[in-house]
Amino acid sequence: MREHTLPDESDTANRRRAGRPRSVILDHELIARAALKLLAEGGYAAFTMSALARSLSVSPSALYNHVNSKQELMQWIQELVMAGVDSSVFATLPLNEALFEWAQTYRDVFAEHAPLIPLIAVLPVSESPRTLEMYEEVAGGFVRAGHDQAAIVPAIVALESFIFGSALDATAPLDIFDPGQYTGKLPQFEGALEAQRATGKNSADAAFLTGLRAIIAGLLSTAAG
Amino acid sequence: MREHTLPDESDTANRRRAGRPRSVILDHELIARAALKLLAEGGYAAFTMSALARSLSVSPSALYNHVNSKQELMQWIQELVMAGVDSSVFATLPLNEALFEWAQTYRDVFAEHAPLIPLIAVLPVSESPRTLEMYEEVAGGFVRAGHDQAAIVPAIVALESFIFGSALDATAPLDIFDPGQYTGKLPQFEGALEAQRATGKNSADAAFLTGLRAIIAGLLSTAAG
DNA sequence: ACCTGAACACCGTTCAAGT
DNA sequence: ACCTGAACACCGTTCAAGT
Repeated sequence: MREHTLPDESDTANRRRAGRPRSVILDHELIARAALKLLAEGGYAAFTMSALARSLSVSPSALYNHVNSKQELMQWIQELVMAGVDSSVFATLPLNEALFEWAQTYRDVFAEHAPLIPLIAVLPVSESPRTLEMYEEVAGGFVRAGHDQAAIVPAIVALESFIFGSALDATAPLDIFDPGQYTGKLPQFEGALEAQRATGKNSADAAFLTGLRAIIAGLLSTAAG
Repeated sequence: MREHTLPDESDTANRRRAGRPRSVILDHELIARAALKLLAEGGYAAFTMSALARSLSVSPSALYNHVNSKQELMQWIQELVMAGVDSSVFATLPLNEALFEWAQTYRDVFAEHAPLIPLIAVLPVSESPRTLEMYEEVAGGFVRAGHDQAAIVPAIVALESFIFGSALDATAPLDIFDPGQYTGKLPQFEGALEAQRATGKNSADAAFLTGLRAIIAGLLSTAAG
């Protein structure tokens, strides 16, 4: 997919550099990117060490010269993915707007890499400097807005929970709510479903925006000052 | 664990029933319960068909006489787990209180079975009558409260996203936010972390309750009437 | 330093053979 | 009808052997 055919190109390129025959073919970044590509294209099921090795034109065991385990690879990917989340907005926008922008990039990034959610949501943050930096910026935003100090971490966690949950939901099949054989037996729910469909809006997106506005408003009104 | 040693007991019991030597040893419910127990005790990694077979004193291949695939088994489990969610409150309490109670049982049930979240969050609902019933009751609550018809499904999805995300978060290691080697470099975040710790409250629970109040308040204030 | 290929202990699932 | 045991095509990971 896309315009690059990484494995072959880099292989050749590396071999061509005369005088540096052993220059790096595989590195940290290259491996993580290839893994991410695999994940994006085929989901978690497609992300095997064998498939990764194949996509890099190398044997599976060769990968273990560069990474200690699949789990460690996951952490590299976390780092890579978190780079896509824009938390710079906290320096320039008022808290409520900054939260709104930040949450959207955060959710979009993870909706693209849904298989990572259950893993990253539970991954310790200590090995991911980018994630920590993000927390620092978000926390700074709350502090400057005069938010109650003890309520900041719960607020961030609540937002993140909503974001991860929404990213998960964004990958659900579109017909996830189809009542199937039970059609006609759920008047209230089916009515609501129909009304929502009539708006023509994507259900997952509508839910995310509605919920995001609600939770931000709620958090800032109850615990500010 | 618990008081039952299911496999042996049912085995013996079944053999004893004279005249019905082939009466069911394994059934739907028994298998699903054993699987759920495995999941609760050892997480998703412990949930293998072999381990399940062992816990039922049966060979792995025997399971396939009762279930077509591990995926189908997951759907049985979904059904079993959803039974733990109490949505009867919508018939008796005002919407905001009902949502509050419902969301808590929902989150607690899934926090106990976290490995199911990524799977169930994305599982079509059409094969799970209990899940559909739940939606019917929740939707009914919104309707009776005079909520805008087209906003009901997004509201439910937003709440569910928050609930799933929070359940996922509830299973994260307690020290997930430990900055590790970066300690001292994140003043705002570490300050907030310290203030939260000083409250003595469980961070995940505090976040869930704060967020839940916020999102319910937000949803009911913006889109009611 | 980095690769290969064989090997190990697993997976989920199928299927012939038994009762 | 329901079970067993062998088998298949996979996993992630290790390790001796090569260059």
